[in-house]
Amino acid sequence: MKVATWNVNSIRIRTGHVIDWLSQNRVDVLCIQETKVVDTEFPRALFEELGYHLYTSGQKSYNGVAIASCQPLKDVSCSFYDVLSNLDPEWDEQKRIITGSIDNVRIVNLYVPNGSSIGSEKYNYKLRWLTVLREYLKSLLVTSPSICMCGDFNIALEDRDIHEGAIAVNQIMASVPERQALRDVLSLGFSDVFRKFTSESGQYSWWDYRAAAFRRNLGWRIDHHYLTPDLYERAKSCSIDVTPRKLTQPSDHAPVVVEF
Amino acid sequence: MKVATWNVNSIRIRTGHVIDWLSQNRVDVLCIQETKVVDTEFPRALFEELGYHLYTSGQKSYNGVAIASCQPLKDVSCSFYDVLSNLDPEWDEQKRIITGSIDNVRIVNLYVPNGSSIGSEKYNYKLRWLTVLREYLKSLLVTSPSICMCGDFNIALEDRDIHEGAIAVNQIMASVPERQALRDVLSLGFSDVFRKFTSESGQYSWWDYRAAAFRRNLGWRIDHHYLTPDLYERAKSCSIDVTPRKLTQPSDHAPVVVEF
DNA sequence: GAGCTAGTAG
DNA sequence: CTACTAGCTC
Repeated sequence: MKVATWNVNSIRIRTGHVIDWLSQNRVDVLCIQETKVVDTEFPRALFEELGYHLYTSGQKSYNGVAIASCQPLKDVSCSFYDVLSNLDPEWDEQKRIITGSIDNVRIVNLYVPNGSSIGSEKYNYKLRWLTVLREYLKSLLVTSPSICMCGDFNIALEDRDIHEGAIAVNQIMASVPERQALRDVLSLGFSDVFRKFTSESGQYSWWDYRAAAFRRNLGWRIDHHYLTPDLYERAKSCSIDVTPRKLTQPSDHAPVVVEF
Repeated sequence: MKVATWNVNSIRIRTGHVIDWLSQNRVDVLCIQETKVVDTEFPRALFEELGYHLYTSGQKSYNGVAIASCQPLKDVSCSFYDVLSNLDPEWDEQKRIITGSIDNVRIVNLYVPNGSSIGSEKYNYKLRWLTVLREYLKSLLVTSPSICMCGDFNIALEDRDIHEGAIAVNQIMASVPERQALRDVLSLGFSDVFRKFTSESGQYSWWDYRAAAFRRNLGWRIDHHYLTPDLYERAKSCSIDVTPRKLTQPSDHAPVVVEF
């Protein structure tokens, strides 16, 4: 099974790129982030014409996630509250999670908050959001032991996930508390499958639009697949497809594909 | 001599269209309206590479006029006040006029206020602006008897200048006071040279972006060349070039070319 | 409908 | 730099 993750930075602007990519790369599941549209505005028909079932959880302007899947998904949910009934439902206001099952694998598609800048209100929200995610996954694992959690984590776990120029600068997406919050999540039993196959630096999934960052490969690897041990063992490959980032009007992120 | 007028609705957006059109239609003079940029932002170099001298009078966001001319212009002015020294200089704040001489012809390039809606403050401004223009031309004629006044007048002088559906509706660009104010200007000795060659309706220079107005030819002829009698007599043709309006991301106006 | 400003977000 | 909002203009 091939599962891809791609922050498209507006599905409205990127419909063409995404449909073209899906036609050329017929993955079983595509997890999309930053759709930036309410569900009624999502260009469903084009995905369905390609034979994909589509599940969306969007809002106006910001965030928004979706899953396109060749097979229909079971038990689709867009809510932390569905699993954590004691949770303040405010945690579901921002549309950052969508999940569903295919065979015995639970796909969890995430758009982790960016956090703006270290110490800001948004930064604290990001850290608290990650603790909510941890509780959520802890409960989920009880009934769903095989999980493929992927998406835009807005965190580079290690220095090798960042281009040289940004290492050692204590900045957003690389601060110690963010990395620790993500490691606390992963300690439930998840592993970064990209690192099963590639140990060197230099491969990234996001490049700032500014300063010609892509041309100079000044990127970050912040889009990940975290797998439970069974899936991690089965995994055959995990790679970043840089080609769509080279098109005109690209997303700032590239798709990442895992096969297990 | 060929003199064209074209409201480009943002020179930034339309640079490609305008440069392409000028390459194919090497008019002696191109009068441009609604450039919407300050002079330092105007893409001068591209015009100069085509061999044109460029004269601009722009402001941020709104209005803005320019002249591109194969020969250098003499006595360029962007100001009513230059001729009407008793005028309140506030009339020069909106960049709506640029003028210069070539041979013995004075080119006056105008962007007449739109007027928003009948009876509004902007409407009254439009009517008063036309009385200022009349005084301006009266003085100008003393030293410059040969004038080619062109631009976006935002007025359809006669019913045959408007598509069927809008005739008889007392609306902006066709109201009696606007037409009268323009006729008062023309009474100084100007004639609409387009009507020397074409008496029928059905040819327009502006189509609203909305409601597929261009496809249905629901247009208005509001971009004009008004000539003094000597030039009017010499005039050999006057035609509207609809082709640029068919391109993608077009201006809502088409260029109009007179030859005299 | 398609320009523009400003501000926000990333 | 490239998305988004809202309000403005034409």
